[in-house]
Amino acid sequence: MEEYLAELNDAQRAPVLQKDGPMIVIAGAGSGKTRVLTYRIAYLMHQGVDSFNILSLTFTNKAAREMKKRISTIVGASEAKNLWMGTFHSIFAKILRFEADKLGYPSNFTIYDTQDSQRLVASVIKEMGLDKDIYKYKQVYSRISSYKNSLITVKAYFQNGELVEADAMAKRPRMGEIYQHYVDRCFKAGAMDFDDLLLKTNELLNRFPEVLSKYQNRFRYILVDEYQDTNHSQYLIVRALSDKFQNICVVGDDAQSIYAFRGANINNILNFQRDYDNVQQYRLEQNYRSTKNIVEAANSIIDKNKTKLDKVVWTANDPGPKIIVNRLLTDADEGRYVASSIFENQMNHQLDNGNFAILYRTNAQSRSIEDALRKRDIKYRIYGGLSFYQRKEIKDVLGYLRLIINPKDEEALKRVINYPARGIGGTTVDKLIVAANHYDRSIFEVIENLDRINLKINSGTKTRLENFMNMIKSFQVTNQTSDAFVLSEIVAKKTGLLQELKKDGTPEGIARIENIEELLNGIRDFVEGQKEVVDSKGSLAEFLEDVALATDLDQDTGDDDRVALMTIHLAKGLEFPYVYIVGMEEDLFPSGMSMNTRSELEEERRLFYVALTRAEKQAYLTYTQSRYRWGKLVDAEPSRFIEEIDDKFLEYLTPVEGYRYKPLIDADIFGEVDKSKLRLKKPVSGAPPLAHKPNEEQLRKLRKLRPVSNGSTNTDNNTNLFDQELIPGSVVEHMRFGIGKIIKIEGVGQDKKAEINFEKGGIKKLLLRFAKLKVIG
DNA sequence: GGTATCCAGTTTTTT
DNA sequence: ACTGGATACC
Repeated sequence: MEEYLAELNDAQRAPVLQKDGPMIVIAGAGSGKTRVLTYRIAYLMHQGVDSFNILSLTFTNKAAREMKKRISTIVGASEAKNLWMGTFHSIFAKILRFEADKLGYPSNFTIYDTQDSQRLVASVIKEMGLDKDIYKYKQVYSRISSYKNSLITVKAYFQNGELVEADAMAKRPRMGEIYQHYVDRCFKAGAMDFDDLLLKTNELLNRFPEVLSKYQNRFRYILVDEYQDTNHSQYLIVRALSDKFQNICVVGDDAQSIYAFRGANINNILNFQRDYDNVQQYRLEQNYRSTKNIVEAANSIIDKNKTKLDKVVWTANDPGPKIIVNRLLTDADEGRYVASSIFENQMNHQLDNGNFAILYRTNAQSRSIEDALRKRDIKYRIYGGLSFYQRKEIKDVLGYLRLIINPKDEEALKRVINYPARGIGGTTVDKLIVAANHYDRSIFEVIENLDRINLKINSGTKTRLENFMNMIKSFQVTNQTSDAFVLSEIVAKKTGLLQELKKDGTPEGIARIENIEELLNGIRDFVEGQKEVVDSKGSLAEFLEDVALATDLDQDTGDDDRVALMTIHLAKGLEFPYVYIVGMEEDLFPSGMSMNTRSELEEERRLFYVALTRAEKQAYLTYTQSRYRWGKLVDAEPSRFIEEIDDKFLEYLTPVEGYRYKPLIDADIFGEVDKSKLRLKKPVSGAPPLAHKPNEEQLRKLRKLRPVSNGSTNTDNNTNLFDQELIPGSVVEHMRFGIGKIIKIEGVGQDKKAEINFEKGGIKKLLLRFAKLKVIG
């Protein structure tokens, strides 16, 4: 242990050595805060604290897993096993399942994702006969979400004149009723939404002193990571649990608070000292991650913010190269530049893909980058966006599985009751819902009791409903005896889901089937993996919980060596030697929706700070003059954030227009550019973009660096055949359809399709992105 | 009740 | 540019 302590600097060691009492660690970017947390936990255990008594709340499950692994190497795996470590949502979901009966929930309650919640809100609005243009379901849902995060229950809402008034003023006088109905329906469906996991935990701890006391005694030592991103609801949970022993250690960085939009309250960290007595404060200010240039440039940005704690991040690292700023004509050019720059860095420094990250403000920006990377044959992985588990076909399978576990799950039922089509249409479902509301039961219970209820449903439909119910019930029986994998396979077949997709035969349909197969593989892996975990049966219920609370970063990436593409939000906590921040444009970053108030703009600025401080060695900023948005080409202006960085940290590859936010095109139109207004740098030095194709030698070198990997995950695009010269006349072999001849090729990039005449299967149109074709002649 | 076609919102970020 | 929902027609 002493050895490990010696690895820390003085500032890091101090919070590790303080065993008891409340403490806050203000940790600048790259200052080794994860290290402090890990070692602190290890040291607590070393001092005799039972691992069972430690609760550690992290931002992602992946962070928790990694931390746990690290701790295992220090104190031993068996010791580390009992640590309670995970996200707020996953830890308290576990506790809520255990205590569910106290709150009137079944322990197998469903966790509604955002889509489920929004659909429910939409149907409530519809049932109430309200105007959907005034009551937009997304807005209504986000109102409800923010009430919940502020612990405003329906009752509290109606008692709060201001809120009621505000909604009335916004022409939504029936907001409270919608809220009421939404909450009732969730309850009746045995479902909690994301916010409920926190809200109900608060309710549990408030209403049942003996439960509170139990968990206070269990969690004698509490650690919270990324404290700046906690919302009010989370804050109260932490306060309640730590109240007895006051052994609370929070770690965070106010400069990296980027989740105010979902209710995070930066005051939680700013006011921590007021919340507990004798708070010890520690600061980690030495950055070990980045070059001096990057650290100081980042500091110069965050200086522009007014709301912040005093802190000076510094580094002893080398100055390093300047931050490279480049202006491109379009988003396609931007992608090409980034791809060629990555390629060049790989050539010059013998680096593999894992050294690079491309960060953007919005998911939609990934497209042009992807195209360019694919053309260069650079392997990448996209994090976030439409995740695997949100795809329709996956949600369909999960819908059935959810219904097996919790037949009251209304959203799951509505999703699958008529998919694949089995003659139970909207009218029937509406009748069922009305009856369910009337009898205060779930829809499934209504179906179970059709005979006893007087519903105007014809006998044919009735039979179909009964068939559906019996199918679900038979699955439930299977679930008693089979593991999750076997059951899921049966479900995929017996429900006709696979058949439905096979029938459709389009490339998209085939891709969907492959996705379902991938899901089944995932379930099998899960079942196998869980067999080694104590008190886990690899049950379906456990799998569903995992899925519901998985974050995009949690997905197992394997050991693939790929360039990372993600939003800046997702990049928090990660680091990469080379970071490209793209789309540095007004209205995009800062986002046009966040420029209205000072605090919104400051959050955008912190977001930029986070982005820049991900880089270890070299950062690139790119922007374009025009970019496709909403399918249209629109003009763009450079982001104010570029201007905010002191010039001495930057190297412009292109001349900069002198006017603030004025497009360069103006100057071109008038012929002459006013040279005095240009911050003209030396003509493109060092790193000219590769406008030409790599030569043979470079290619050989690159291939050597990046051995062909076989681990294809299906969120990835198979780059194998994409740009290959498939021409009409080529003879190819397909896994399923056998041998065929290409008739014609159409589309470009992702959408490139081939029409193929198969000897056995006849003429098929296949999306090359998915079709695994082998060229044989 | 099923299907084809039109329409609106989407691109701010996520557990 | 793309999706999911609503409408009209079968």
